[in-house]
Amino acid sequence: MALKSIKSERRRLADEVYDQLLTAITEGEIGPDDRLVQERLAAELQISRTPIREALLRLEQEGVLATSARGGFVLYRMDEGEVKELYQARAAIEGQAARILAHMNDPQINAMLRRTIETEENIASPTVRDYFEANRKIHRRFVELVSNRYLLEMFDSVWNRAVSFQLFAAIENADLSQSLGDHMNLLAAIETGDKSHALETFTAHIQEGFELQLRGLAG
Amino acid sequence: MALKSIKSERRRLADEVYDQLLTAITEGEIGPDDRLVQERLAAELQISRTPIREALLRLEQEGVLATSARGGFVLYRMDEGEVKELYQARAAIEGQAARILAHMNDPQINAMLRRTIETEENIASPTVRDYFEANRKIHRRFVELVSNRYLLEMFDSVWNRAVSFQLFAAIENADLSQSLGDHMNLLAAIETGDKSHALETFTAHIQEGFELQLRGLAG
DNA sequence: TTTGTGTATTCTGTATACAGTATCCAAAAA
DNA sequence: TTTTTGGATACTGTATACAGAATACACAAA
Repeated sequence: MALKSIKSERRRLADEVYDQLLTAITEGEIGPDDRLVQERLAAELQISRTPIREALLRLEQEGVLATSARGGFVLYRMDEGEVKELYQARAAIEGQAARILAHMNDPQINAMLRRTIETEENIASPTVRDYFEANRKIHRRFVELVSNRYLLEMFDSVWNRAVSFQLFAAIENADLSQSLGDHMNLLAAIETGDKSHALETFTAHIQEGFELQLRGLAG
Repeated sequence: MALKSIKSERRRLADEVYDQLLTAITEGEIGPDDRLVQERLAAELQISRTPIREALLRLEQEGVLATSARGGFVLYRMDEGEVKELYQARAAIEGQAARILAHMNDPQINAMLRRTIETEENIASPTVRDYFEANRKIHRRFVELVSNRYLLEMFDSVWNRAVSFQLFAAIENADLSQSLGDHMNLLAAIETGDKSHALETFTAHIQEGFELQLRGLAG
């Protein structure tokens, strides 16, 4: 008989806290004016400060939180220069992912991508947050299917930094049909099998997003 | 009068421990057979387990250490598939860096790059470790000069994972003059100002490194 | 020998205690 | 009023204590 191993992974309280905080930030329950204090959180979650501290420090290291002058942590705020840098980092990762996907040019994988785009774009009346999440899922799918854990890790790292602003979704009133077309174009670029072309297409797409973002900030 | 702010940054014991561990790994003082145990380290450094634990967990999260079945942490060992993925991640970051540098095509920056290459390649009788460090410094310089903190952070993250193996330096008997020429070629690619060409040149350089690496592992 | 089982040991995860430091506040001085 | 200054307060960083879990070990049984 061959039983499956039970202990999938030792789950610590700190991991639980980390996840809870991150989803709370994603869902907007923790906003820019909230201050996260170790003792308060410990009291609220009925556990000691130790795991809380661990989770907070991790989020700080990942650039999601920053220490407040008055003590405790707050959401990290980026200036315009940093936003640009973050978009460049996105381009590095997703561009390379596209390059590899084009090189593989696997019909099965491409079909999966098409399905994901169709599914995720199919939202009834999306809020900015809905759009951010759908967009994230689509872009993440591209990277997932490369099967490179480091690229995926860096992807998540970049997007988590943006989660509190819904940074990559400043498209408030752009219509989704436009967006759908864009994402299908990305897929089409991969399907040509031309590595360089795929990379350039992704880079351009992300660059466009950045410019949209800037105009959104200005207007 | 305007005095400079003193508190550059609050330095915690955990940061100190983190740095010490990382250099110890870099310099080969901590090898693949060493087990790092919280209590032992605490006794050795004469501090409590708390900051030790913090540093160890951070190194684990960054992929430098892994938990041992017998308790404690050991150097993380990569399999061949992971090595390939790491090289792809490198290509993503350094390729994009090259792209941006080519786009800027700034004579001053290019001069700085040339100077770094000449300085670092000028080692008398390099060991593998010396070569690894020189190579790292050169490649890091390219990314530094892009002035993008996220790219630089990801660069460090990738290279730190490799530090315990001197992964990117499996060139034991390749001669340095060859290497010097290679790095100068990278610079030349940037100086053409052709973004796509610069990226492809870097990608190819890294790909070559990977193949050299594989042959090194096999032989 | 090999195999199994109970016990000791080791090490971690979490809770708690304590001291230091930075901010805030309120009362005294200008 | 405005400014200064002493102290209360709030929070953190580090140390320590404790319980639980996993591994290693030793001894008994086959």
